[in-house]
Amino acid sequence: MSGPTLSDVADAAGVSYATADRVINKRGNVAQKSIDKVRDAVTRLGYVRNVAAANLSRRRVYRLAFLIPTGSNAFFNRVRDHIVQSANHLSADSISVEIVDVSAFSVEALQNSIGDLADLDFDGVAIVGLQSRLLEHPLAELRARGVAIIGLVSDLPTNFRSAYIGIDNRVAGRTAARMTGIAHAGRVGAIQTFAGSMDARDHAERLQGFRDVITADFPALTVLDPILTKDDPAVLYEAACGALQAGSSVTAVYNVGAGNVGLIKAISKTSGTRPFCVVHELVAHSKQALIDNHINLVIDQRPDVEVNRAFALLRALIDDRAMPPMPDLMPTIYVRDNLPADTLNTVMKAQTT
Amino acid sequence: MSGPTLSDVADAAGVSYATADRVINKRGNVAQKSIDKVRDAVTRLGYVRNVAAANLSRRRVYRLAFLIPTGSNAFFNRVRDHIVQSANHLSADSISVEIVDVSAFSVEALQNSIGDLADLDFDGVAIVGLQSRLLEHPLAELRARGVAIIGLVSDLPTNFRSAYIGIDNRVAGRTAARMTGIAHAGRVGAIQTFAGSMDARDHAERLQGFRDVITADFPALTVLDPILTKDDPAVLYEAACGALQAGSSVTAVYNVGAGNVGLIKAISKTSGTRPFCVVHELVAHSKQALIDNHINLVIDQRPDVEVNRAFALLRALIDDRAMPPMPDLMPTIYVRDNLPADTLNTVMKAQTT
DNA sequence: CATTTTTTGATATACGCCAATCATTTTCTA
DNA sequence: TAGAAAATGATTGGCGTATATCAAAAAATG
Repeated sequence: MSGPTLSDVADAAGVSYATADRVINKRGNVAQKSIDKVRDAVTRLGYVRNVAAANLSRRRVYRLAFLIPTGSNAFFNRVRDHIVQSANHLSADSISVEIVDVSAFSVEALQNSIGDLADLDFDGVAIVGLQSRLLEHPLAELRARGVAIIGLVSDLPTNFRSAYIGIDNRVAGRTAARMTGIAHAGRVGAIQTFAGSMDARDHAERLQGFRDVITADFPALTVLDPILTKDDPAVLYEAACGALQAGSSVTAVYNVGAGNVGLIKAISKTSGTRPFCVVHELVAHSKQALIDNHINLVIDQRPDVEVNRAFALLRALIDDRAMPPMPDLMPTIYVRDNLPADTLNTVMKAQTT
Repeated sequence: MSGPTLSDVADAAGVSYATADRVINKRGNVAQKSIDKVRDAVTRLGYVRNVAAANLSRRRVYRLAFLIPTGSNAFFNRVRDHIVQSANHLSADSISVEIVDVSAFSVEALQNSIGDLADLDFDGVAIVGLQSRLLEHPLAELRARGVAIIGLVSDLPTNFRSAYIGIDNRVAGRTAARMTGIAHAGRVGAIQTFAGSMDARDHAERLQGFRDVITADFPALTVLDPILTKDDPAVLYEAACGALQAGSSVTAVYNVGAGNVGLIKAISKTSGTRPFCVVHELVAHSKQALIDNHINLVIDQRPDVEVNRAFALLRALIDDRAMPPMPDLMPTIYVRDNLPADTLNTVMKAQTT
């Protein structure tokens, strides 16, 4: 069952174990002729290195780092949560994980953090990125040191990372639009949108996808221009109160950003029938709002799935192997009936807001 | 970084390596006093056995089996697909997987298949189960041989398996109801339901959950009694044509079972506005129907996630370890906008229908 | 051809654990 | 208390790989 060993390969190639080893581990000082013989034997026998034995032997520990924005953002607390939980079990696979806090939305901070990583001898890093050319230099340096780099949730400059793990935010916006359209059942309506900032790529993309679907498939609906909130619950609260005051023609609300605590507060104070309401990211308060019927839908990007994929992908990159099959990453729709029992609030307590 | 070894434990416990080994591997002939000392040292040092080294040493190969119903059911083809795909990568972890075909919905067939497993020396099996006391005997025998047993998708008699991996079908039904209710936007309506058989527990549970939510939260809607189709597309086609004929008061359709090809065909022939339509399981044809706007929603149970969990759980059970953190298993809502790009039809070609 | 350089072979140790053996000590029983 | 039984210790070889060393062989160089 367990395949051929390197000794088998050496025998088949007609060379010594030492030479086979020199080829496999690229130690140099091998004649091209020998290299070919070994390579040939490898493919002939279908040799695959026993990673477990290899790691055991070299006492390898995969050192991974996750660069996550700090702050009161409940979503990233969820991400942290999953990283920490996974880390416990991953230590059994000789994988060590460190979470590096980065000041949110600050290019300089991120730039510095990435620069600091270079000296720390990590094998792989997952970074919640930003789109800025300033990041290119430190990323290039990291990569030059042989560190595997992936973008997480929010992408990095494309040419300076090996992969991106996160949802397609246009798809997320389209999904929100589809549901909002369905909820109007052909009736006329106006949808008030909210966003943190149009500079945030994910916010802009969600809005774009949302608009596309409404325009194409629900002509009876109007998408009102987004009110910008900087993801601040207080700002969102004020804005929402304004938009939802008595006599408003708003039939639906869609917030592509964070700060939903403010929105929920505003909605819960609305008298009469409230508008159809869609927000992003399932966290303690949005979950509760679903249960309380203050909002209708949560579009979630499943940080648990993302983190799982990140670990698998980093390992695959580091060992130069193929990625194992993993669940796809799709925007997930939650209503009050399909909520996970989850402990979404373990880290929540530590948050500042 | 890599934790204490068994030698460390032995030293800390003040016993020899041999004795520590006797305790850890339950070889017997150890005094209670020594057992306690070793156990104590283990917790004190936080010793965890290096599974990689252990498996390397004993040349262990985990032998797993999946018992999957045969037939033209596209959903189970999807399940097979994921098992096969995963198996390729799992062989690197010295895990071998076999899929055992079982005649669908036949208690005797399943009973026999389980019985046959006993002699085959598997370490763990995942079984798409049925609810029948006839299965208890062969299951008990399997378990007596130390085989880890879990129910997959459809549960086994509760006391004869270690765990069940599958969605809560009441939740799935509730979710379908919520979306159907939302789509009516307060209007009066009648929902025609379809089911394969009310003996199938998953069908009954979905229907129950559906009814519960409609009754509680959408009093303007009526749930019509299910038409039973045996999951046969032809039967479903006829029934759907009848229910949807011109002048029908049906505003929505919900099929808790399979055979959706027939339903979709019937709907695509309907003139005028078609009813709101919800079905289960994302497979090639239901995906296409979403894209073509013949149906509105697919509630999916994510066989990829289920299979992943099954592997992780079986390993955990076999090694008597804790389950690593994995994505939760929730009924997932698909609309035409959040479809996976997936190759859902690799196995599809091999199917008979 | 002699000499240097490159390439190869043979071999040893280690990683953490499993499985087994055999001698020795401790504990139990008659 | 002698003898039997049970428990313990000490030790060995092996799993498949990594890494290092040293001697020997082959190839390249002048």
